[in-house]
Amino acid sequence: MGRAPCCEKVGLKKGRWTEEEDELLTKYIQVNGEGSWRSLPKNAGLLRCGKSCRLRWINYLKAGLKRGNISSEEEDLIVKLHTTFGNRWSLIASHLPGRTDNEIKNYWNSHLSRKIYSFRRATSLDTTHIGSTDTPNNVPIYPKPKPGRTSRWAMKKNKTYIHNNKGNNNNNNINNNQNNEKDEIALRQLSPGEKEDDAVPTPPTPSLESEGFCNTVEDLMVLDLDPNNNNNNGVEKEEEEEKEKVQCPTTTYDEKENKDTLLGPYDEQVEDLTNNINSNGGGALSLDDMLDNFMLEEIVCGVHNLNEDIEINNNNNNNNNNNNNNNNNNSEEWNNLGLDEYLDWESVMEFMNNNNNNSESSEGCYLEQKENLLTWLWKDDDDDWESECMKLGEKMDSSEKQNDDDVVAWFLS
DNA sequence: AAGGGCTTCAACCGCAGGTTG
DNA sequence: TCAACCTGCGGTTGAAGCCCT
Repeated sequence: MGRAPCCEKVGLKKGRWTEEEDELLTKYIQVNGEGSWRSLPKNAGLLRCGKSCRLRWINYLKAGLKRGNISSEEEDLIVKLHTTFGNRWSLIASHLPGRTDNEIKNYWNSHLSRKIYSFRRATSLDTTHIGSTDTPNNVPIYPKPKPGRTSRWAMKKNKTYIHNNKGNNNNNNINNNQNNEKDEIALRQLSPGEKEDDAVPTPPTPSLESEGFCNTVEDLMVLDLDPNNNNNNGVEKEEEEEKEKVQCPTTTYDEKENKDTLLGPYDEQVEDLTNNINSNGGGALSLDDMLDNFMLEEIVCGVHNLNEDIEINNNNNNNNNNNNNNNNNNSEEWNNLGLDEYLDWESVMEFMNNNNNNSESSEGCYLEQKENLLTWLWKDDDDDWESECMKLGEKMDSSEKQNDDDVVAWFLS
């Protein structure tokens, strides 16, 4: 026995709502309240499906809706929430007062997914330059995103994506992709004559379990949420701990120097590192930059992860160090690139340890610094994303904070 | 000025989970 | 326990309007 249709569709009006219809619906709900959507059209004198009435009310007529002009702050939040929740638009919308799931979904499809799409393409174009001596001259300058939204084709169901392993043998990625063939994303470079749009469609939101996300989480999730941990005992203690941490630098524009300079506390190692970066005309990226350009890419797609990068950098580390001294004339090229394309954070720490000629460049110190850096990455420079996540993770009672595994489980849940 | 292509976003559709009798 | 109903959600469509040639 089939399901009964939600409403008798014969004779019902479809398409855009008129002002009269809006008025009828609004008045009816003001008097009778929301709910009983099936019977509402008949009672309100509307020739509409109940679902249509509900949608019109929720997405358009309901009081308190903002509509349009999504701010950059809201955009940031959407991106972050989408990274965590995927296409759960209603959940995302619930954290953006006045915004509807439909609006956010449309905004994502028309604006944000395109942004990610363009960077995915950019990062998949060429990575062979990493660490090579001729890097700045040969690397592509990322094209501006083509105006317009995701193609209809890209949104259709049952698409088959071709996964490109970018020519490396990262076992984690291989394993993660084995069971997700249908969801795999085209990442390979185009063959001659191949249409770009045919080869690299905007993918659907990847599941967190697929596409290497777990690996990325493993690398990124360094939040210490253990209530028994001393790190969480009081602000003073926390501040003291913070002082001891290696703070990843952020940047500001220095008009005097006519370049980006670093902000925030950092120790000598980071200073050495950043001097080195700045001497090449570059600068550390703010979190927004990283989110906008690369971090999000890594998280969502698992295009490549730190494990891959360290392999690359193991091969090119010496070249990199030499380049830093020799490529002072390439500032423009460096500025045109996302720094991560050349400098993954794992190699940053490795670099720092290599330049720290004392016994502390042990693996333990290295891991600690890596964690501190990643902890910083987790925190937004504009708002407290960590506490935001705590708010969002409403289910995180203390019993769930026993160890990192629980945190990851919560994050993936 | 015209028209064809493209983008936006309101609205529709089907499905799934929850509720009710 | 189960079928029917209700509601909400995410994917998708298509009309309207903008932009480019």
